[in-house]
This record gives sequence, C-alpha cells and structure tokens, in this order.
Amino acid sequence: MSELTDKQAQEQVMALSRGCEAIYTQQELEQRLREASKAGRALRVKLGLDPTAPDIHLGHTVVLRKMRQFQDLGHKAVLIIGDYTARIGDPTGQNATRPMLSPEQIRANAQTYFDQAGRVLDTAPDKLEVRYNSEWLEKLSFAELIQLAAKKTVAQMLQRDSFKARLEANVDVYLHEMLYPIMQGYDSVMIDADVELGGTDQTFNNLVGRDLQKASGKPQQVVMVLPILVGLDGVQKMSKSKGNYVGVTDAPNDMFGKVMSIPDSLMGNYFTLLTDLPVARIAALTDADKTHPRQAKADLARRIVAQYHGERAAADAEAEFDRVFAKKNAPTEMPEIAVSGASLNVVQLVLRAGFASSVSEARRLVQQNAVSVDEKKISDIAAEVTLTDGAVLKVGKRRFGRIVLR
RNA sequence: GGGAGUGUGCCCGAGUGGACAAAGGGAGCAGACUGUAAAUCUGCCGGCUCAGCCUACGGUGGUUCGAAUCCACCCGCUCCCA
Repeated sequence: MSELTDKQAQEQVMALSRGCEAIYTQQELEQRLREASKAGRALRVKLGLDPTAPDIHLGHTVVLRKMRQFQDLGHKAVLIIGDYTARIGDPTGQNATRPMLSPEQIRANAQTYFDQAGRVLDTAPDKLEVRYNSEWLEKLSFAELIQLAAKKTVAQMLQRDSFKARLEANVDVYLHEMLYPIMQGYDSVMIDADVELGGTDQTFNNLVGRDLQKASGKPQQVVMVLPILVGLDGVQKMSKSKGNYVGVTDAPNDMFGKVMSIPDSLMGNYFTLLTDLPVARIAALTDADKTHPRQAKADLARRIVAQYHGERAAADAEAEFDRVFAKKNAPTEMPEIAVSGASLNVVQLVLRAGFASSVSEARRLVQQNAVSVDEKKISDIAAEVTLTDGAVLKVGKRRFGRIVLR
C-alpha cells in the first residue's frame, strides 16, 4: 500500500462513512487510515459474532458489507467468535433461559456462519483472521476481572439504554450482564483492534472497548455504528423469527420476490445499505417523479440477487417474476404434487400439496376462492378434481404446484 | 420471611357462573383495487368424519344442572415490606 494523499484519505473516509449511523470519531478514522498507510500496515477491523445465530440474512450483511469495504481497501477483518460469552448466557437479558452451547455446537455454528458470511467477505487468509474469545477470557483471573471492572463506574454502565430502560421499567438487570460489555471490550484490547464495527445495539459495548484500550495504554479503536436493517414489513427489524427477512442463501426467485414486496418507503434505505450505488443515483431512483417506484424496486431486487447469485441468475429471476406476477403465468418450475387415481377432492388436493396445514385451512382457502386448477377457480369444497398429469394447482397468489400422476 | 397482585387463542388484551371457540387490536391468510408498494374495503383466522362434535382460558382436584369465571392446593411471573 502506498501512502495516502490527503485527497485519497478523505475520499476513503467519505466512502467508509456511507450508511453509518455514527462514527466515533470520523477524525480518528482518517488519522488511522493515514497512519496505517504510512506504516504500510493493514488496519485491524473487528467484528464480534454471536455464535448462536448462524443464519445470515440481509440485516447481517449491512455490517459485513462495511467490513468488506475495509478489506477491499487492504485492511484486515478480525472476526471474534464470542464462544466464551455464549457459554455463559445471554448478553441482552432477553431470553434468560438460553441453553448453553457446547464447544462442538459453537464450532458448527461458526462454520455455518463463515460459509454464509463468505458470500460477502473476502476469505483470503491475509484478509481475514478468526479468533475465539475463550482464548483469553478463559484465562482471565478473578483479580484481573476486578481490575477491568474497576475501569468503569456504575453510573457509566447505567448509561446504556437497555439497562436504563429496564431499570426504569422495574425489569431485572443482573450483575453479570454488566460484565458483558467489559468482556467484549477486553476482546478489543486483546486483538489490538483499530476499528470495531457493529449495529446500533452494540454501540455501548463497542465504546467500552475504547475505554478499556485507553486504560490499558493502547490506542483507542474507532467505533463505527451501522443501522439495524428494517425487515420486509417495513416496521420491525429484520429477523428470522419475525419471518421478515431475506436470507443470503435464499434462492434467486425468492430473493427477488421478497425484495419486490418491500414498502416503497424502504427502498432508499435498502439501496444505501445493501448496494454500492452512488448516493446521487439512489436519489434519482427513489424520486417517484424521476423513476417509477416499480422500476426502481426491480433495479434494487436485481442488484441484490446479483450479489449472491450473479447477474445471470438475477436477470432470470426478474424474468420469472414478470412471467408469474405481471403476466400471471405459471412459474417455469414448481414443486410436484404426487397423486394417484382418477380424481381427488379439492380440499384433499390442497392438503396433499402442502399448501394448507389443516383440513379446515384447506377448506377455507377453497371457500375463499383462492384455489384454481389450470386457471379454473374451484370454490366448492365438495368438488372432485379430475387428475391430469402436469395440471397446475394454484393457491392464493403465489403458491403453485404441478400435479404428477403416480 | 410477611403482604399484594397476576397467568386468556401467534402477540397484546377484554371477559368474573350459562347466549364463550371467548370482545377489541395487531400479525397472518384469502378476495377486490394495484406495481407481490402504500392506503382502503370485504371475508376468514383451534381441530375434526363440519347444520354436529372434540379440544382449549398456567396445573391438579373440587363446588355446580352448568366454570375462563367460585373454592383448595400447586407452579410461574411481578410489585411492596423485611
């Protein structure tokens, strides 16, 4: 890496700032970038991982993409697997009874995580370092822990929003929860982090890292806070349990369709956080007077799908989407419904296809005029459907199945 | 340790002896309208061999012709005092 000019340094800071909710501090970031280039070394950019949630969705990629940006500028990603933290309990106090994870489970989760995160990150050995925090936390003595804890005051710890809110709401805050920020901060000390990335919910923890580094006589890390991505419903944060997510392993067609279903108001946000499109372009795309929202959204969907499946798959997904939802044709590929005999009751057919989880539900769908076979609506629950090989069963707007005779 | 509350369907929440599969809201599903957007309107929203039946209001047992509702014990959660 050659030494950065003033202009280059500023440009990098500008680019790295994109999408960030906050940076502590931007000046320090610029300074760090300059120092690193001068010394010919890569910055160590830390990201802490919870090894309990290995399924990566677009929400996780916001931070991962920021990490990738650093890698592309020649810096090193340092992933910290919070195996020790996970062994002890839940850091947020949300699920008090989270089961402890065995080392094997943690390794397995971490592996899944890398397989998926590798779709965003550069996994070249010189660009990625992986550490487990049990490596140093396990060795920490009680006395050392007390010394660390002595670096922070109770008042400082109570500044954390989640603690404050819970105290005010009379919800229990356990003592050990106060130690999580300390442990995570200690991770930063141990790996000499130059920068730490994290979502807004990690702001406090990451800033504690700065404090502990300072107390240890080390340079303080720059903390870059990224927003929590809103899910497909446009309201709640994206999460698997809320079902409002797009997984990085989702098939191209699903990905495309899911993105098309987001509220228009969310497009700007997604463009900014999930694509590399220049800000000016995004402004034009999200201005309804300049671009029809439908078109802008298809553009967004195409770009996102392309990141995970390639341009070709993205184009195919778009064509398929148009075929099914704009032109109302059956998809080219659909699950098979294996049946036998000459005819079958509609309700049973819907059930067999797996499009309803109970007879009642299947019956309701039929009564609500949601079921058709080869484009012909069937609304009588007593109707017998003549089984033809290759006939298409459609339930609702998006569930299709092809009848296959056995 | 003492006292006071509270536990209802996916979630929130009303219901305090019969008309309760249980108000209302949210989520979800379906239909209309559309751009698989938003907003809006309509219907559905425990299960089944579906004009009927079964299971369900923290658990067990009891009172009663009849209990989500009353009683006893138990379990969980919360608050106050110590």
